[in-house]
Amino acid sequence: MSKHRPTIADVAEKSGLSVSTVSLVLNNKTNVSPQTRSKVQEAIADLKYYPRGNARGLASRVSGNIGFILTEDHFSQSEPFYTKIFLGTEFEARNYNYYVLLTTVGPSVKEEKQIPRFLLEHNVDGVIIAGRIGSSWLEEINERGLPMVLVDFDSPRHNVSLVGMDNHSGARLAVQHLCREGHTKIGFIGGDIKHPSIAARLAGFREECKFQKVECRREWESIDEHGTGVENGARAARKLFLNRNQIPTAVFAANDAMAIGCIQFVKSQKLSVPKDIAVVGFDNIEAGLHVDPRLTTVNVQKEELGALAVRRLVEMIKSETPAVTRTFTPVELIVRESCGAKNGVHHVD
Amino acid sequence: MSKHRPTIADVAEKSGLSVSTVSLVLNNKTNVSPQTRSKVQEAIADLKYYPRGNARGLASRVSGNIGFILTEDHFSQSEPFYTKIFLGTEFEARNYNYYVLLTTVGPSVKEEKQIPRFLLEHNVDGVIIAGRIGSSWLEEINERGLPMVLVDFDSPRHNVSLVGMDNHSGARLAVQHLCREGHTKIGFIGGDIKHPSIAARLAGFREECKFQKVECRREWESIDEHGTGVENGARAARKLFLNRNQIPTAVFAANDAMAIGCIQFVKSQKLSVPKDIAVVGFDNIEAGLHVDPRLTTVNVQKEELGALAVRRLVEMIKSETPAVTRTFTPVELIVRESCGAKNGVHHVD
DNA sequence: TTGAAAGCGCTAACAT
DNA sequence: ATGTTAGCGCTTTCAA
Repeated sequence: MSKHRPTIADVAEKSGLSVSTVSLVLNNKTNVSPQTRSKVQEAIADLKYYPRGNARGLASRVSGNIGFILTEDHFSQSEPFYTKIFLGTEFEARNYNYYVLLTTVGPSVKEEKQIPRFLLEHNVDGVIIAGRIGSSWLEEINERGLPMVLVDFDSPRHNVSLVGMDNHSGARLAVQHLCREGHTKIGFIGGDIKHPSIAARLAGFREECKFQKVECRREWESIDEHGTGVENGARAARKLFLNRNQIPTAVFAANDAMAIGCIQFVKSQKLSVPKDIAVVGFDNIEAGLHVDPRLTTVNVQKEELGALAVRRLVEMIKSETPAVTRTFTPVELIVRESCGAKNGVHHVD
Repeated sequence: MSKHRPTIADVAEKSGLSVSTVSLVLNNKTNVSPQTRSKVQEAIADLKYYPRGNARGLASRVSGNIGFILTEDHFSQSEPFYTKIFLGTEFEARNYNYYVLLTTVGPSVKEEKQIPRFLLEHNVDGVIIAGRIGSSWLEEINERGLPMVLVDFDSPRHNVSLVGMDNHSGARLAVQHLCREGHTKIGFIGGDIKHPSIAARLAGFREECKFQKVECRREWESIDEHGTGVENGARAARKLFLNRNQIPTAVFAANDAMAIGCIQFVKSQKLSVPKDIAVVGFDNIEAGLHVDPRLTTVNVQKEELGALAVRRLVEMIKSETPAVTRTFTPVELIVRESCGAKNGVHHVD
């Protein structure tokens, strides 16, 4: 009669069983006879019953939510890099019946006012943090005893689970390709070396240079910018190409944004990419398709990173003894025109 | 003694008052004496008490959440246009103590399985929908009696609240600028005319052309693409510039993505932008800064759109008799190099 | 394998 | 202006 949405009691009545039995079915517990189970499921379908999350959460003391934290820096960054990671998270979270609450935070924990509401209100069962973040945040979350997974960031002294991409191999692929194209003098634009991913890419760069027996000068490495954006790439390129008597013929930029900045600078000097300077980036962001020439880069599976983070986090939430894990997605080289290949066709040995 | 998080009862005890009084303070109700209020607040601060959202929601029958719905099309689109709107939403929602649950949906309601979980579970107090969406979704939400606000989309036959930008004025500004730069033959690239914003931009385009007494041919309007992306812009440009004995000298593209596609095509024909063809876009997306020449465009306040949507939605949620509102943010012309102005300096009368 | 009943932490009548 | 108390809809002992 009542136009009210059905409750568990309605299901119990309709199926001729008790609320507790219905609850057992809802939560896929064992010790329910098949007949009972199907009777309940039938009643649920008939009534179009959906349990109310709030009631569930109140009784079982879980929230059903996952917190996703991004620094304001990363958030306001124009490239949808972290956004795509978030999207991957949201998508995967559905499979586990979790909601994702996204929020941004400042560089470090200062006042309590700055702390995400979902932490204060105990409204999440675990937290995913994407990108570089102040370690005070890691401590804050640790103190609250919440499971946490970092994405595209590492904080060795915190012994925390993380999901990342294979930066090292990616950098080696990039350098390898440049060498195959005949380059022997390769520069590196890293921007902010404090980001672990950038550092790993530099390491890979150096290693492959050595492996390829290619000259590798410290003065061709620009890693002292305070950021990793387009401007930083342009500025780094200026430093690399001006006031030098010998300059590299190719540049590996540790991300696409800086690679684009580098291309902009090179072109502003009336030099040609890739004829005078070849450029390879990292991340495979959309903008790389819109620069001229289109950017050769290393692809990162952004949505997959987000999905992986959810899987790891849910494992931790379900487990009494959460293990610290380190997961890396593979990367691949995407050859376009900025590095000298014709028609986007990869050089073949 | 207990290491448990404090409840409202703890606050009541500590302050020497009753739980209901504490509740009144928590909810900023009237009829609480100042002394009582401050006593309670003191206890709250002492105990670091935060009400549990689940308990609140269960008792008061509100969820404290806002649903944000995006079609998969818009979601997977590389440009962070709708993402920025979402960010604006999230930011503003904090001021109203709401969480935002983002989800994507297919083009239309088919199976119940496709329906966002937060709708099935009654886990949101209202819904924001961004971008063009199948009307079956509007009906689905209407039937559930949920307040709803559309962003950057209009569905006249549904009489629903919306938040948009001043498309009409924006288009006029763009055309006006091209005319001032001396153009008299202006093309229009609209892509998918079924999107109301595109239609409004076309209307503004035509009106300003008429106002400026500038030739306005239907064959210079490309509005039959099935999308509004870079490819569509490039394809539309091809149609516009090939196989014609008289072609426009300028193009107003209804969004930046298509403008970029247009520029790509023009350059592929060994023609110059802006010398041979001037191009103006709409939306002011980041990519416009990375094309060569940089794109002249009409700025849209994306975050502000999201924030506005929250304000309107919260008004509807709080009100017993929600009014249908239509809100528009202003736009402004941003002059860069793709339309012929030197050094990004606006032509002055 | 199923049921009864006691909370979970809060809001909202209602009473004072 | 403040207190008492009955739920909100579910999970979870504990009993049967």
